[in-house]
Amino acid sequence: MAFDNLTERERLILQTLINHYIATAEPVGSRAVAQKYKLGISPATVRNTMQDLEEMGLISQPHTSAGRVPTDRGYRVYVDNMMGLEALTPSEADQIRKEICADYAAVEDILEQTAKVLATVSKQLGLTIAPRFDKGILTRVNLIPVAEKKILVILAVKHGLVRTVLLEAESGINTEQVEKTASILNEKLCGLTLGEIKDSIDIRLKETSAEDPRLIKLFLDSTDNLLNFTDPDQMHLGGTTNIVNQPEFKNREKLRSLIEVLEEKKLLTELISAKGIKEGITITIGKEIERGEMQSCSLLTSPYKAGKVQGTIGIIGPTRMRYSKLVSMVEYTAKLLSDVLSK
Amino acid sequence: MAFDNLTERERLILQTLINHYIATAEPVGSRAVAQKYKLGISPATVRNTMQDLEEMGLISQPHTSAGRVPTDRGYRVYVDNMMGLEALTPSEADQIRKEICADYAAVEDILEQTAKVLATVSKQLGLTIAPRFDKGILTRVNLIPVAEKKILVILAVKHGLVRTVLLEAESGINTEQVEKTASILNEKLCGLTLGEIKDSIDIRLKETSAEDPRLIKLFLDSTDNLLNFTDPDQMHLGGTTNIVNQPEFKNREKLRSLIEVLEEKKLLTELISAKGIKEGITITIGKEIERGEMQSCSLLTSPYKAGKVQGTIGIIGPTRMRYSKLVSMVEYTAKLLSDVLSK
DNA sequence: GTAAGCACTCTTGTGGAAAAAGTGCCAGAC
DNA sequence: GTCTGGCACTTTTTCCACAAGAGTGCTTAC
Repeated sequence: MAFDNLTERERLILQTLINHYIATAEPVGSRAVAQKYKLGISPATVRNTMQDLEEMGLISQPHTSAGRVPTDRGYRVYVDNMMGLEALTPSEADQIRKEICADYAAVEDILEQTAKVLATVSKQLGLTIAPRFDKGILTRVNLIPVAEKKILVILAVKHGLVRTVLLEAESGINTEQVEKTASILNEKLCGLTLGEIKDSIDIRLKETSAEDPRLIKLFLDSTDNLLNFTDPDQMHLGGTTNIVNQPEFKNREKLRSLIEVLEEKKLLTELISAKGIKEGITITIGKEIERGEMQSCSLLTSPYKAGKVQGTIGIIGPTRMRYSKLVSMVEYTAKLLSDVLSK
Repeated sequence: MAFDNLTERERLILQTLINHYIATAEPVGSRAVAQKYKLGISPATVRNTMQDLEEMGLISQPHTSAGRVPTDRGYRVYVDNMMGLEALTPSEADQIRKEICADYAAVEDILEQTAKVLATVSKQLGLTIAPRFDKGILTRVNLIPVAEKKILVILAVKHGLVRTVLLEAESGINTEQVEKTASILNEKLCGLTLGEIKDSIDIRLKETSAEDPRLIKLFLDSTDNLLNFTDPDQMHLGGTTNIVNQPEFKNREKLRSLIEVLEEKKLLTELISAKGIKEGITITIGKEIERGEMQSCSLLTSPYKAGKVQGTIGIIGPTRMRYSKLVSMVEYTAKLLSDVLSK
């Protein structure tokens, strides 16, 4: 459904209305729009246009004698066609830069910090997801026996990303076997991306299973676990408190169910990763998010790079968010983060 | 301040009042107490006694014509002297057992699951903190170069607990040096507890620093990081949603500030670990928690064991919580968890 | 096409009376 | 002495009615 056939006036009024609503969180009446809209148009005229916009499903009234509120579709049109980018203030940019470019050893910590600063500056919920390992090239596998029956598997991926998983063997482990197994795994799997490995590991390891059936089998059985790309603790959230006070969540049940989604990081990661990673900012508005609990939220995400591997950062907030500013913010942050992680 | 000098009647009335308040969340009047208190005492008599209890600071009135509400001190006396334990129902016990005894490979996952099930069954906020590594005996150190300048340090602790930390070296790493360093570290540090190591690492490694100054130095510099026992992602929370609907948090700001504390897992971990680990259940009520944000909350914790090492589990909820039941619940869960982790 | 006027609708705010809840205390019963 | 019934008093809650406010839709005139 294309809305590029809006008249100039309709565009202007929709735009003004949305800006006003974003600022005040209250239904916007014709008078308010007419005043903001400098060219001296009377409220009555605005009303006529607003009726048209309502028929198109871009705005709606909470009740007969209230002003208008943008619908999800209204926001969509606004975001796609009539939203200017708003630059960050120097102080905002500074704040972000300072937090992200501090020197941390671990990627984890940087991401944690990024989520926090995104939240602080946007006054919404900030979110970061660790790089998707599936595009990462495996440089080395290490198997470390750490206890009688426990082996730590270390997958080192190009550009210094590391994933560790603890496996439990059924019976005691022989050091020699472990070393042998490790060298087989290295030989067969290094240089491939983790995604490739996941898809073809059965085939690649089939003929070798004679060497040490048990360990290879353990490894195979744990594939899902090892190469699980939506691990819940790969996601960081910051600023949950920011949404508690938002007027859209004065409805208790709405708040509760949103917090529920946030706690289920696994679901959330899947939700966001599901649509694959596109270049640039992705904005998902209200019902476009396929989860009832997040009906009144928007999601603003961008990929970032850590070497060849990509992750996602973003912002969650009510549909009534300051898209024009937040887009700049997420863009800027993603770029900085890519620089830091790819250095 | 001892309150064992309460008369039998005062005890009974305080007890009845608290039980009633826990169930209803509303101030309790003399009539309600008199009715519950079977031995046919009139409301007027109850009123007299309630006045005494109020003078002692055990109960209070929100306003002149309301019933009474227990104060923090009231809860304290109740918990210490007059609370019977309430056994879990078979179905509750089942539910807990089923979740905890499922076979997971990693301690992490078990703890995550435990926090969730505690939350579900208690209808409060469930919380688990990973074992305190400081009492754990180091069995082996591994250093794994995973990239040009990155080394993964693996500390294996008795009973299969593992901690991994990624260190960033200033310059390229020579494999031989790494191996040498690792063997020095193993020789000097294995068999000690991490706590001992943290306290004395400077001395223990001083004379060896000739071997490979840079790597040993890196290791020393990162001690805080490596042996940091209150790592935020060592804590798991479950059931945040359970508190959103609690009547005590209908005050927006209270809810917000509590959620803020929950998000700062590091602070929370410190808060709970601060008082050291005592045997058995610890109950901390309202203002006894030294954080303003948690004024109207109680904390119910118990240690658990993973081999020789101890961690903490617990429940966070409003001071108006069902202590008698929750104590049983946390006790039971801690015992199960200890069994599973020490197997 | 635009604007002014006006009747209409729905929500919000206000004030006050009545109801409800519960207390404190006194005076009398056991 | 201890307990209880009675009663006046206080404070909150509830309800209702009514006015004020906000904003619309429509009609009519330019």
